[in-house]
Amino acid sequence: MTAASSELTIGQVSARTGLGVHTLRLYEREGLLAGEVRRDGRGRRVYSAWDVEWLEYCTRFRASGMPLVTIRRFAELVRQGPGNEHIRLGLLHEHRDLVVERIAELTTCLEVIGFKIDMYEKHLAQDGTGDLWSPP
Amino acid sequence: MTAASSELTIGQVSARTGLGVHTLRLYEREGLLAGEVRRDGRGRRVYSAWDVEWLEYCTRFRASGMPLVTIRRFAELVRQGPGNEHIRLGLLHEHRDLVVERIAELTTCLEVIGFKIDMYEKHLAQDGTGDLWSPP
DNA sequence: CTAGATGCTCGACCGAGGTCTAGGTCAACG
DNA sequence: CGTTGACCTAGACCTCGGTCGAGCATCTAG
Repeated sequence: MTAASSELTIGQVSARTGLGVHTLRLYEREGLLAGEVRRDGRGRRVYSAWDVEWLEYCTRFRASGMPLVTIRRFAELVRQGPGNEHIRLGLLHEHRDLVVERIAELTTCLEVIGFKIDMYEKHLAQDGTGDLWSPP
Repeated sequence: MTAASSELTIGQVSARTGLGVHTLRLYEREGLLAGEVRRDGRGRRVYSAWDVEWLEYCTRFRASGMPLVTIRRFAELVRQGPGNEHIRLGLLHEHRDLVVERIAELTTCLEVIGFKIDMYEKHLAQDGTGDLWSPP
């Protein structure tokens, strides 16, 4: 058992983030990582707890539909260090707006689907004729 | 001006659904259309109002993340005619559950993003040191 | 008659985001 | 000592859902 903290291999990070080593390397190649990933004597990646935290935010960004290229822009800003916080904030705001919009869209879809479900349920309940889909 | 109803060309359907003629042909090839698309004397597709309604549902399904292959399964059931309504209903239920789940996921992401936004806003407000991202 | 829309088929191409393979290095275990 | 397992790189490959282009037919307007 190695020191369970702060000096992680790619495998450990994969286990913690659920991201898969291939994906982690891809993310690094694509510039999504805000901190430089160090290497040990043998050229192996060494991740810090900070990297893992960052990656956890990344997965949230991904899960909410942020494309890799946007995460990269964000990562670049963070890498540049203090002074551009208002830009980062703007980026986050933009993304939040998109997510809100997306939720609204899904909610609308949900209503439409629910409407159709109701139709089918009524149809099946009274085993009669409803205004449901049938090939014309 | 042709009869503005029920006998539509692919261009008109494209305009009504916002789907693009290439996409409409793709959908047909992929078996997403529940009604057979007829052809006129010259081999041109003829869509009915029913087809358009179906396509409108399809765009809702797509917008809520249903993959083409699932829409195809649904379309096949509809094409088979009455008798399988419970299967269709099951399919709709399943999809609705997925959408609900997706909304929940997005909502969680929204909270995380909001949390980070708060951090940046506080940081920028007091122009001091916050617990925000900076390369370690 | 000719040009411009609009339609057709078939097949290539694209971007996003992974995912996998081949071939190699290294350290530890039995 | 050999093998196992984790890691490395470079690059191929895959799915999904479109999107586009070439080459052709047909209708309509000027």
